[in-house]
Amino acid sequence: MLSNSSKYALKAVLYLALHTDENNKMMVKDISERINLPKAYIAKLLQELSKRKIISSTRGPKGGFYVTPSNKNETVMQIIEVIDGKKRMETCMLGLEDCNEQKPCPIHRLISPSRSKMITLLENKTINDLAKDLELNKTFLPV
Amino acid sequence: MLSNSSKYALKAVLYLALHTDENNKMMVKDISERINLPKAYIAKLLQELSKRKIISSTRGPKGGFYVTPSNKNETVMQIIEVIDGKKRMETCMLGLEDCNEQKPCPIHRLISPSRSKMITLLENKTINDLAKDLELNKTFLPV
DNA sequence: GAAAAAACATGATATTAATCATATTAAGGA
DNA sequence: TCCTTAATATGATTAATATCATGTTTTTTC
Ligand code: FES
Ligand code: FES
Repeated sequence: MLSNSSKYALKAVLYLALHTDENNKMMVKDISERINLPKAYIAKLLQELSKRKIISSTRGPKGGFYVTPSNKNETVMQIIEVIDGKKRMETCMLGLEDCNEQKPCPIHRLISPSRSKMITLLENKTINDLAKDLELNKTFLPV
Repeated sequence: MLSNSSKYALKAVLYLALHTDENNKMMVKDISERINLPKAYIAKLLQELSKRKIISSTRGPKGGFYVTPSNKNETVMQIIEVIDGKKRMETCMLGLEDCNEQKPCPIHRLISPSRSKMITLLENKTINDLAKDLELNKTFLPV
């Protein structure tokens, strides 16, 4: 469903949302240790997210990655799109060039409603929403 | 969502459902031409499906692949499972070892209902169901 | 029963995604 | 200003999928 990269990115961003802000930045080395994912890989992903303004970063001593309140308003789907590309979730399940009601493949009508629902939910869910659930121990971040 | 292999397999099986039976078998060469997918690749997939009794086949002259009425009762999910493996659809979207309500990841509760719905639909939809829609031109097989 | 036709089994190659490595640039402190 | 630190840019390697190729076995037909 999601690529490995998107999963990692999401985990990292959520971790940052819980443990960083403008005054408490975190180096990629520490992040990768805490969420138990390869450092170099995570580094590349965070750099991309930072370039696209999904998260924030500063270089040099006392630098690192962090998320601002504004960053927390980014949605889950934004992250997926940055990492996996726009149409990861919306392509035809059977490989049709374009997936729509006009010329539906045999399983389009079957799965389209639930898939659309899922997409909408991901588009409307912010990092902040998820972070709050984590803080309340309603959900758990995979380690 | 689905692997390329599953997509190909589904297309091939649906094509067979529409154009073959015990008395009208079809060689992999022809199938691959009609659905416009690589011959050797399709061959491997069909052989696997045949071994698992999702479709039928006989060797030698006048042989080929075909689907019986019984084969048509197989579900879409059966095909996905044979090709992509049991848990392709059910794994945690964030990579948690096991995906369940007991220890949900941050997006589990968000997407789980729609995903479950989708899985149920795929588990209950038979090849026959999809073939009928195709025959009535209600849906279209990607070429 | 021999020859041809087809699936079957198995392994090789190519492409893509995942992972790692390193030289470069910007920020901060002495 | 210079040194250190940490992100950035870029590219190399590895692993996983997708794709291709070929020899073997079964079935039909003559
Ligand atoms: S056309 Fe195939 S899923 Fe929409
Ligand atoms: S625990 Fe992550 S999707 Fe179910």
